Amino acid sequence: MSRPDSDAPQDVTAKGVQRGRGPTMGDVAKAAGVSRPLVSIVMREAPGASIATRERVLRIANEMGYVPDERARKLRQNSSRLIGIAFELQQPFHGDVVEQIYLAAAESGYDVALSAVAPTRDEPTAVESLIRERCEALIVLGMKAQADDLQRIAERVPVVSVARRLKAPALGIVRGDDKAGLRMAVEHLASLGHQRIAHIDGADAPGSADRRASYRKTMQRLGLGDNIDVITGGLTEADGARGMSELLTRPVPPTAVIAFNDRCATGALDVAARTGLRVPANLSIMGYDDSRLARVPHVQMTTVSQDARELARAAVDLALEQIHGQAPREIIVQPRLVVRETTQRPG
Amino acid sequence: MSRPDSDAPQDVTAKGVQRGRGPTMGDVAKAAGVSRPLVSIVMREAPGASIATRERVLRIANEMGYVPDERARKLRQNSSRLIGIAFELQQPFHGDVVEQIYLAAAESGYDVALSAVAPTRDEPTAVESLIRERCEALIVLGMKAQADDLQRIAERVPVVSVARRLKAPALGIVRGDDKAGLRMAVEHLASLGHQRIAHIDGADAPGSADRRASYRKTMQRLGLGDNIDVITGGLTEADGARGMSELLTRPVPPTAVIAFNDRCATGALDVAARTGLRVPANLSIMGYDDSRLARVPHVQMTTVSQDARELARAAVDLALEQIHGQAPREIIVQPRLVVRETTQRPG
DNA sequence: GTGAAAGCGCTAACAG
DNA sequence: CTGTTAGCGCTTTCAC
Repeated sequence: MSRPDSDAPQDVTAKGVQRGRGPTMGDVAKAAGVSRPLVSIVMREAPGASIATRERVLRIANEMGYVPDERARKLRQNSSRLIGIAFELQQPFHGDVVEQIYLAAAESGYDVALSAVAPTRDEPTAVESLIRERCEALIVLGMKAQADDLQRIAERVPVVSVARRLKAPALGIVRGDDKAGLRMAVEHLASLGHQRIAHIDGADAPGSADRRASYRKTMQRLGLGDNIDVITGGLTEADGARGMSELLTRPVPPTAVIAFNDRCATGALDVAARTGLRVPANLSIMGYDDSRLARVPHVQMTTVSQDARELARAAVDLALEQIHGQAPREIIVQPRLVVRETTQRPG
Repeated sequence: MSRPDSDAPQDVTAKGVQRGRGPTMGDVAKAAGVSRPLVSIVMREAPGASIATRERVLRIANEMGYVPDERARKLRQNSSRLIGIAFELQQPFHGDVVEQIYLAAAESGYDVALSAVAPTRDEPTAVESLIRERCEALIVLGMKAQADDLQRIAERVPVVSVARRLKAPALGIVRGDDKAGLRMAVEHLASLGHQRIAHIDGADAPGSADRRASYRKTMQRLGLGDNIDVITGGLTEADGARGMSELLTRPVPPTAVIAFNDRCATGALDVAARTGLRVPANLSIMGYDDSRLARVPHVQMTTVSQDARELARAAVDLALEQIHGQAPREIIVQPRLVVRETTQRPG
């Protein structure tokens, strides 16, 4: 601002419109010599204006740099056409799902409001802010909150829980079939010839109990019951690293490991590499989620895919259903085995 | 909804308030037998109501489950007290900064609106949506957009760019001192006794040119000019992996590597481990950012810290300054060397 | 095809 | 301390 550079040709500020306080719909109407509602019709691309008017108004609006006020618009319409998402800032898989929700929501003409959960920002805070913005429905990703809390919120606004198994009849639920997923993982490794297959679990994370149980059951069924080995893990790289370290102290270490998720598997991979184990030559490792982490070119992790797009679409569908008054229901998305390069037959 | 379970004791719906269409301020006023503004005063904790009234109104509002409509409130106040953030969903460091911005903004009484940038959601879209919500200022994290584009936006609303070096007088700029950061990194490794120090750069990413130049200059100054080795990298694990692979094909490979950021370093670490190189025994590796990635317990990466809290606070400060009409300026945050466990003297 | 009037939920200014 | 009046920027009737 040292010099008044660029006195732009279109000197709209002459109209009394200043930086920070942008032009309003009334300003555009006045400048175009029409009424406010007419401008509204044009901006919404609603029927009721001649092509000529439409073009002229649009041109003038553009010149003035008019941008409609989304808040005022949503306030006036009795529906906000807004879906709120509570997600974790540091969970790559959440990022994948959020991206897909943007897409799915847009297709249905809905906007999205984001509210982050992080160490210094807890779930109630995140959800509360979405309610204050009058979202018509909430999609919560992998929250740790008690089912009771979510139930209470669901009395006020439709809630869809994603990637979390819980018994909450008032909630829409979208989740992967955890039992099927772990079954596929074990079967994949067994079919390669592995027998000592260990599982680093997700501790008390959503879905962990199911996956643990399915791991045990499948091992039994395949006659590998004696090799069952479950280690307490978690959702992060650190948990995976800890679990892997522990597994390596076994008298007879496993030849294959199924981690709770991709982050956890990443930690396990890391420990393996540092210990001098070649993956997959000496040790096979599997993740879960098929997040961006698994697709990193150099990693190319074999994993169980919870298709983010499918989960997102299901979540948005459930949200819309509930908005339209239908009863909440549960959608179980089938996982898919994605074989990449961290598994092979035991050396 | 198979069964009409839980006909909750507090049957507020009798008041005509239904699911989805929550109670309004008028409803609360009527129920409490006071006027609407009085309720407003109570909810905002503004002066002008007796303690007794305050308590009664608050109790009734709670019973009815009243939550103020943030949109209506912001619309009425001529200031929205809203700061918009455009960030990348898959960049862990952005997550760190966003979390800290929430904190810093809250201290100044500001709310935060998030808008994600992702492969399927470009920067103009993200920024546009923030403008429609009438944010009073925008904070954009590491955007690739042309300075021109941001300049144009800045004519409309104050913009603060974080972690990106560009010449744009109309923008507030917050960035780490990239030259100082890379100088510290080289000096650290040199002081440990390393001579063959390579740099996997950030290609055309913001800050990359400065870091590259500083790497070269510092190497020269320390008499290591003949060992200068810059590889084109990037922001992701894949870029780091590629760079590391290439470095390992050198006739005489480096004993230490400085990656452009922590993600990039993670890819490099991974390749090193798979190749059987022990870090830091056989090879030292440094990251940049001190994101959560570097702090993962098992990784414990030596890195150059761009303190997320400091960056966030600076960004919010600049945003507030510009909102209050001050001219945009630049804040350069000094980086800090964080020595952890991926560097040691060469074996 | 266009304009006038009313109101979304809330807060700011004043009057009592 | 409390109530009335007005209006934020937009959309929705409903006349013309």
